[in-house]
Amino acid sequence: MAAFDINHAGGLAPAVPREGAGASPCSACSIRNLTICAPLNDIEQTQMAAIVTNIEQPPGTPLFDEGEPADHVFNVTAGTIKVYKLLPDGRRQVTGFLFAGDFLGLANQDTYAYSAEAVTACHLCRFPRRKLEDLMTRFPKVEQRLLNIASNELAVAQEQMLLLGRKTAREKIASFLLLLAKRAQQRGQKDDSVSVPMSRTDIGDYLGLTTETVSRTFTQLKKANLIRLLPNSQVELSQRAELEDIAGGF
Amino acid sequence: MAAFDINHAGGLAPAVPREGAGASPCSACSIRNLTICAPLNDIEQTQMAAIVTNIEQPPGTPLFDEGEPADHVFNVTAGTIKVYKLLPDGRRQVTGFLFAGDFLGLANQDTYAYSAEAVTACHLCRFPRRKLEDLMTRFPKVEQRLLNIASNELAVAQEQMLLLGRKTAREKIASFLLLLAKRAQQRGQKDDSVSVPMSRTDIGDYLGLTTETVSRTFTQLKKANLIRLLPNSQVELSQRAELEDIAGGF
DNA sequence: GCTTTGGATTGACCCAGATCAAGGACGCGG
DNA sequence: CCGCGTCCTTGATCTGGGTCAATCCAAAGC
Repeated sequence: MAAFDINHAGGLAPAVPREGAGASPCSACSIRNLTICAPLNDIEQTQMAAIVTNIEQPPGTPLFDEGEPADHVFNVTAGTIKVYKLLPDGRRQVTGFLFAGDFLGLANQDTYAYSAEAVTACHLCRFPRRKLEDLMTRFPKVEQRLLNIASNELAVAQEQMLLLGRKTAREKIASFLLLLAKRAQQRGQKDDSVSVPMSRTDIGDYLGLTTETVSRTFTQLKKANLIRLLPNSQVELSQRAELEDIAGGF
Repeated sequence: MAAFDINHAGGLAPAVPREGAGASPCSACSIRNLTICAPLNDIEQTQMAAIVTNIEQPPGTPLFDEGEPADHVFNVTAGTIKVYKLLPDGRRQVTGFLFAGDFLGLANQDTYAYSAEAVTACHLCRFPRRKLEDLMTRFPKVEQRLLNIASNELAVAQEQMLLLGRKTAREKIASFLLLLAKRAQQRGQKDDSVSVPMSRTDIGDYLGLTTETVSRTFTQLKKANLIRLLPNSQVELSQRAELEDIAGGF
């Protein structure tokens, strides 16, 4: 098996051929309906394909850093990306994990407001920002789609603020696992067990906890028979309903 | 003086006449350049005005609740609004405070994802969502503007996650005061002192703290001569530079 | 004026989660 | 198969901010 196992996240076939800016791999894109390309017909799709570059991102490598000129936007086609912000002393807040279909790079200023890094090996479609903007004026559908994506992300962000500001460690972990499960389901993966490809540290930085607390809380949920830790970073949600209650703050 | 002192927030004249759906108070709108109307010319503005209703919102009254059908969107023209989410047991996260010029009500689902309530007496422009959507297809500029607003809010939300997940109480309060100052400045208000019209409880619910901690931290900053608490909910930021350092996590 | 009332402040104490410190368990390269 | 590095887990202890409980204070009403 290749060095980059993009199937790490649990059995989804590569959505896009791995090479270059070529003709139109987009026509074969299995997750098109999740991306910004969703509203385009085949002809329009071709124009979109003309400005896109397919890139590969090995695990642990940065995609861009906060403050860099925001020259590109991206669509994840496979793998897991984390985006985060840092304080000067190194404290870190992971503001999101992105999966196949997710869009990133939206910046209203001319620099990125956060850093992005591959968690697992990733494939992405890269669009030059300027060119995508041109294309958006020609296809308002795309702009509309982007507005939809943005307002969806806004709702997600607000949910995350509720989590960060008001939930306990136990509630945070339960919410996190259910979120992963929901996202995996959206991508059409089986939902008897969830892939958790990111480290305890990343999870802690996402939930406003330390690694130790994340680990302890996993153990605690395991002992309560609410989850099972399986090999290959898989977690089985044995008592989904009960987890939902915990996550919801009941 | 009238029962609703919309100048509570510090000396800004009412931006919009207080009555009904009338002809076009918009032409006199002093904060147009802050709103979604910014990109429109006078003729387009008139069409916008045709679908808008000016509403008044007394302090403490709800504008809408999470889960309600999202039939309207709003532009604040005067006063302070808070938006928040609740957990079943009553824990609350204020996800934002909105001021003159701010837009609210974006919902990608057909229901509001959060509740909104007036903190001070407020004036707002209310748009029927459906009609605004129609108008957006005719004026892509408005949709573009909305996308800008949304991506801006997204950046703000990420900053807030960093605050909630990783900052100390002291850093949170400093960040909060500076945010209020910055927002007031954007609206063209003097910045020697900031108006803090919301209660300690609201501030706590915004920053993921309790009232007591908010109060204690204010006292602490006061004793360190970084701020002064003035009458009428005004706070003077005596040592802005030092506050910036604290807020930034240095 | 005096009283009421709903924040705001302050104090005493407590606890969830952080910090500090070992181990343990893989997975990987040699 | 062994050794090494990285991540994960677990334990012991500490602490920032929460909780509980009085006041305090200022605006509003009588």
